[in-house]
Amino acid sequence: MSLPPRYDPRQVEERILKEWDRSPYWICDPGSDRKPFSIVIPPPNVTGRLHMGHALNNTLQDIVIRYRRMDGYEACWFPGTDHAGIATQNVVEQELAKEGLSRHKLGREKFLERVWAWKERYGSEIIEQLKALGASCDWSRTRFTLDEGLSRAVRTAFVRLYDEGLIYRGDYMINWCPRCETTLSDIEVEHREIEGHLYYVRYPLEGGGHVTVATTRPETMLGDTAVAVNPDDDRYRHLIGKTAVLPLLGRKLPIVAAAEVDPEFGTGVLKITPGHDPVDFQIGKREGLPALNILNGDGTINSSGGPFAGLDRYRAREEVVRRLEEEGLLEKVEPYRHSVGHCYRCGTPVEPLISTQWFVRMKPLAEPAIQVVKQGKIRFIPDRWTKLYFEWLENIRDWCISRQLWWGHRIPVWYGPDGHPFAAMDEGEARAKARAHYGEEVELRQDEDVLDTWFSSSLWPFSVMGWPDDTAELRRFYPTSLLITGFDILFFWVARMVMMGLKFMGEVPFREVYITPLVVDEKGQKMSKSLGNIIDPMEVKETHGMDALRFTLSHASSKGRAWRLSYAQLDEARNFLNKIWNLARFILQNTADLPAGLSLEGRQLAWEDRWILSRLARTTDKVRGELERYNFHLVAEALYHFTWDELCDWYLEVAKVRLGGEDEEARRTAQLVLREVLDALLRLLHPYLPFITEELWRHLGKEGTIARAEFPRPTPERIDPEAEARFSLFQELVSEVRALRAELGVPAKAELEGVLSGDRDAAQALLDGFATAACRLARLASLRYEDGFSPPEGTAKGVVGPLTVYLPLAGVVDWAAARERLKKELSKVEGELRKLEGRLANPDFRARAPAEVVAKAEAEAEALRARRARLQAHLAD
RNA sequence: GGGUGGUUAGCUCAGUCCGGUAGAGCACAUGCUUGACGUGCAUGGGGUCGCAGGUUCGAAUCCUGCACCACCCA
Repeated sequence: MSLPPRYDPRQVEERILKEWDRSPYWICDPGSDRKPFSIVIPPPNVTGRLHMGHALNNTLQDIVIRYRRMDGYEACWFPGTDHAGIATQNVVEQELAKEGLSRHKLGREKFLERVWAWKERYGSEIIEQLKALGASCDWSRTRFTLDEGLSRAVRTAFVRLYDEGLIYRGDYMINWCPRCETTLSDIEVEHREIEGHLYYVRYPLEGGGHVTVATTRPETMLGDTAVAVNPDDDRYRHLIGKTAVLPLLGRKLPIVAAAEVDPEFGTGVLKITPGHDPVDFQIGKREGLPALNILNGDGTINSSGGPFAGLDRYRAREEVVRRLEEEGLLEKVEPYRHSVGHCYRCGTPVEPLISTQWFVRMKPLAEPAIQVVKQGKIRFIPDRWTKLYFEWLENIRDWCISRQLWWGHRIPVWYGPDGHPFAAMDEGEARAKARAHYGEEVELRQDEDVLDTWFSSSLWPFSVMGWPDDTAELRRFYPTSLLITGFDILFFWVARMVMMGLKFMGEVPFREVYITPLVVDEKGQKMSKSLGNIIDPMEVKETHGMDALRFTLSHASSKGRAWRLSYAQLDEARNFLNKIWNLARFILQNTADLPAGLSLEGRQLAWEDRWILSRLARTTDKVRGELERYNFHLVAEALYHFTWDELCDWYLEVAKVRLGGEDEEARRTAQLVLREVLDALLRLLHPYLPFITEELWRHLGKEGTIARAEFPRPTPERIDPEAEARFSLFQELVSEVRALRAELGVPAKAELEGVLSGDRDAAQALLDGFATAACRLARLASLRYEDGFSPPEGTAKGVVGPLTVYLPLAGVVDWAAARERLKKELSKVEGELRKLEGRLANPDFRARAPAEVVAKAEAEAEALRARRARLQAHLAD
């Protein structure tokens, strides 16, 4: 069984995916007596494809869930997809448009058939991609927000909120997307600064004269029903109560007083369009002004717009301006930068308008959601998101939940002949309620609208577990342990889940919320189709493999808001995988003859064995500790450092001495340590690199899946300061000799005779434990100790801890360089010593710094002085 | 206008919570057919930690102000 010298993730990942797919490894059991640990996936859009945002948060979720599963928890990760009302409907409508069709031509029923067909065809793609990423969800529990069970949860929640008066219907100013032809909630509107114009328009006054109003949206004048001035504005106070005449339409407009008018803006006179501006709506309500709707659903002007009826809103703007100009009523036009609301799904500018919609009363739901976080029942990581969460909930407005779409949960409300609403689980129940209300059987019609997708998402943590039924899953896994998601849906989703969880389950939906940064390109720009800077996870799978992607993404610290991804990082991760592969390859090759049944127990360990086992123990502690704190990047760094810098660069090289040696027992010991370290390392790496570790696990001849093996436990008894001290002196010696050779230009092949002098015990320890290894690694022919060694002419000297190493060189080297090197080191030592001694000379430092800090500084200074003395002596030779 | 995050080596970022000699990877330079790996090995150069004050024996780290970049809210 020999491994190729390069790791090729393509075949490995595919093969292991297939095995996992056939296996029951991820299935969790609510009946087990292991401690529960659960996560619900942020359900991706069913029509979506895997992007880097998904890759990031699902990698992190998978790392946590694999760690917990290996560490003895009943770890359940609940997967599923979201029907994503607007997004999905848009996609299918675009398909229809290509065929010259529209949803209206098709009709509701046929259209929904089309969307379901689309969902059946493409809905599993995102799930397959999540699997390809390695996500170890319990796929047997995959749910979709429009499944019958989840739909029942939605209706149950709606009816209960309605019955409690927390859902109501009414006429309010809402946001309308003329392209999607639906309402949007306030947070679905993105405000963007755009370069617009400020139009100054003269409104004639009855009885002569005029006032000039300034507006960015002149077409809305078609809906004006008043003109307002600030009551404290001396310029215009006298006009209050008079009447202006609306240009073009001739409508009479009362001039009213309103404190909302900013005298500084424009001319200080405001046109009032209660039907299409939230502030005007308020003023209009107070003043009893009519609110005119001038728009059709598609953004064209309706019959209220007189001669402009039928024109698109922007066409109408041009026309209105042109006509005003003709009539001499357009005073001037200035460039003006202002913020305009856009639809978060399609980017079309939205229109505020008044419409009859369903709303959720948020204040009573928000209050408990604030309290649980204040009480520490939910913790945000990083902590700073807590503040934003509070700010939003404290200033929350009612949530418009009805959407004029067809794809979604139909609002479970039926109306009687007089329009009386009956909220019910189904038509039968509505009929019964209606009968009780009217005292007779009446004709009912169901509300045409569907619910905001986020309404069903807000129930996800418990609907996915079978609510409203009382299920084993709910009892076992609710509240979930952790939620991992991006900050962009903190309000859309996270806050609403908290509110609904508390409302319906009486308990928070999760204990901890880990907020990920946004993945951006290497220049720091958002990845977008139009910029062409998208890195597609599925392409990375082909070029670098999913393990490499996962490892790279695990470095995305959650501290910032944006995290840059580049191919250079992916290359680094790929190289690391290759390193692991070759590490295993080496160990497998060199332990192939190891008889089964041998154990490390009772064997005489070499110092390097004790050292690597000590480093492994420390790495294990570090990994466990940082995983608990969700410092994913520190875990990755610790594993990388241990694998590459300690295990490969040092232990392996030293172990080669015994592997190639004559001593059978020593060889067996080295083999056993190598096996043991590799075994533990693979398990430590597995949550990050599931594919390569699974593959190597098989090559190690292990039974079953590594995903169900035990995560390495702390082994404090293996932490061995003495072995670490000895090994570190050995490393210093090897590094010093290598540096001397490199800098003095010693030919690589030249084998030198090394001599140590100085501290006898230290030298003895080095020679006893590491003589052969030191020769091998530093390319020495021999290494011996000689007290008071008097070096012949042309000997290089290096300082190693309490020792000096001499390398007699027969005239082959550049002595000027040798002196330069010693001088440079001396000046470095002197610089450090100067700083330390300066500090120690300061009486305040001695008086006020902690005793151990002073002691440490003194010890360091002493060591530096000794080092300086030897460097000076060598320079003087 | 309010808020948040960032500013550390040429590049990408750790380190800042909890003050005590500035780190990694990449890139760069030099040398290496080292029996796992050139996706590798060894060695080396490279930073007044955005600016200005303050606190402290001591500040990349704590405090205040400012600048620039990014994002969020109104």
